[in-house]
Amino acid sequence: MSDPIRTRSPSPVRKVAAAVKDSKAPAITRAAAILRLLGRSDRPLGVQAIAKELGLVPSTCLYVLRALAEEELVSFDADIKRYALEAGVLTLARHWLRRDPFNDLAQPLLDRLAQRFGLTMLGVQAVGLDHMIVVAMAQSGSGFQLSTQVGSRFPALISATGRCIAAFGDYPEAVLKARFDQLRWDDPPAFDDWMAQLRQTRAQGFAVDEGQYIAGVTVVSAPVWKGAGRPVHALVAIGIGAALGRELGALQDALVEAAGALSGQLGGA
Amino acid sequence: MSDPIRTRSPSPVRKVAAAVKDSKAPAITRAAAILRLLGRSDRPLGVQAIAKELGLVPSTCLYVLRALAEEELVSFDADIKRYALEAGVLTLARHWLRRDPFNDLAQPLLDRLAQRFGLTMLGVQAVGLDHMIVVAMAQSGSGFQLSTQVGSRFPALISATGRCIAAFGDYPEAVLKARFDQLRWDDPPAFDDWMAQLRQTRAQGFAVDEGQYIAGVTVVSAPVWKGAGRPVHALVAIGIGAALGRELGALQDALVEAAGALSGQLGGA
DNA sequence: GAACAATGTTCTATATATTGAACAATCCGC
DNA sequence: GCGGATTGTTCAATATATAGAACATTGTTC
Repeated sequence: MSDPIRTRSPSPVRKVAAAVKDSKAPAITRAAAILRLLGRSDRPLGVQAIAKELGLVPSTCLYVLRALAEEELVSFDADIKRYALEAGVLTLARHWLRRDPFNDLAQPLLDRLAQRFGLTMLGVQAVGLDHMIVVAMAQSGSGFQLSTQVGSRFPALISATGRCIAAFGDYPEAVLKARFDQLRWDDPPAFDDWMAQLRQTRAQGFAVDEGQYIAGVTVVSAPVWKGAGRPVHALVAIGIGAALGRELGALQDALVEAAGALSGQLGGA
Repeated sequence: MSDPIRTRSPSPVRKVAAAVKDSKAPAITRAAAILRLLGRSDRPLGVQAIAKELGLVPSTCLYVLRALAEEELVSFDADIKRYALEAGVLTLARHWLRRDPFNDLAQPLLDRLAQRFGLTMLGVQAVGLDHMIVVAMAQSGSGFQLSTQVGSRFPALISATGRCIAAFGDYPEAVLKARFDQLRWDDPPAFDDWMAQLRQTRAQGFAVDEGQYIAGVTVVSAPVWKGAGRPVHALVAIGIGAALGRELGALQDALVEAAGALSGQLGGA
């Protein structure tokens, strides 16, 4: 639960009720909520505990759990009557990873850059305007490291990568503003300043966040195109600002070059 | 789709109908089938294609897909009206990995052994008597490698690891026989011989498969206990039989020692 | 570019998943 | 080890998710 780099804290989960309300397949909404709850929990949970936490009817909750167990997405310890995530979710993840060439192609580039600059590198994918997800990671292995894990989620518009997503996504300003207002930064930029930074990002082809998202941490991000339209991926470098110092320029160049090469391989712009 | 080490071929998917029939939450069964189908496919699929393949009603299929998309488990390309797996499955997988200390603790051991013997090492978890799933992997990085991927599934009783699961699981012989008969080996052992091998496995604390599952490939497997009862995990070494040669003895010792150490850390027997 | 075929989507009646209460099995403090 | 409380499970009535047909949209052929 505690990434050294923080993810968004999961909001109170009674929103499940709302989501269930007007879905044509509410069982799936419930199932997803249960899977996420079990993922969040560090111990297996009983039916009542799950039902209470999510505001579900216990019997319904039981039926959903049984169906999930049948599908090997949830494990059931009959002795103790507790449910937990099952390894089946790993199998889905593996298939997802293989389906997108970005994941395979980005890895060697990330490794090389992490090595050369001695910092943490990420491959990131945007999921609409809601989130971005870390899909690949490389670390230099020497010295202190900022770390995240593959699968971690962040708000889509945060930090340097958020600027890339916003800058190259061609979204209406009102839409951006709505999301922007929900972001939490250590040192939040004003919206107008941020909009100016988007213009700059468009001009220079990459974005930098120097301590705004997390104090003392510098993030550089360059978009990767897979086809026409908005970019869905980005290569990201994360380092201690002070330690980066005069290497920042070289890092930016290397990152942009890598992102460009990757875009080429993926058939992007 | 093509692991160098083969996984079980997905059986014709009209069995979904049967599974849906007597479930109290059929939407979930359908959803899981859809996720797996999308995972198997290397291109995004349309509603009709999915419905036809799984024997679902198109409209129902659409509702399920929308619900899954809402949960960010499935992506929807509005331009082309095609669905695919979404990165959300990665997030679930990450949570699963963090929940089980085996995954973190096994990695360094696997790395060390892979390095020392120059072969591929796996950490494996059994899911009942149906499957085992690869949850960790290490490769030496030098020379030819047999490779699988984290998340790959195998029949629970196959090869050396299957012998461990059977030997230490204390299952009725009839149950074992039923599963055993469904296995596919390159050089299938007779059931009686296999039962004898289980006794030997129990006696020596590890199992070996020399070319029976896959011709020319030697697999060594040692069980890892997390608590009392049957072991759920195993450490596995995979190498070309001919190349292994006289090192086999040393490998067995090292593997058993590592598995024992790991069991100790996990509070197992 | 019109006609056709195929695919995606909405709509409504009905089979059924969900609910909430009743029942059974555990757990827990004394 | 006993009673009370909590948790897990079954069951029958009904709110509703689903099936199948109708409608809309998209792609394809001539």
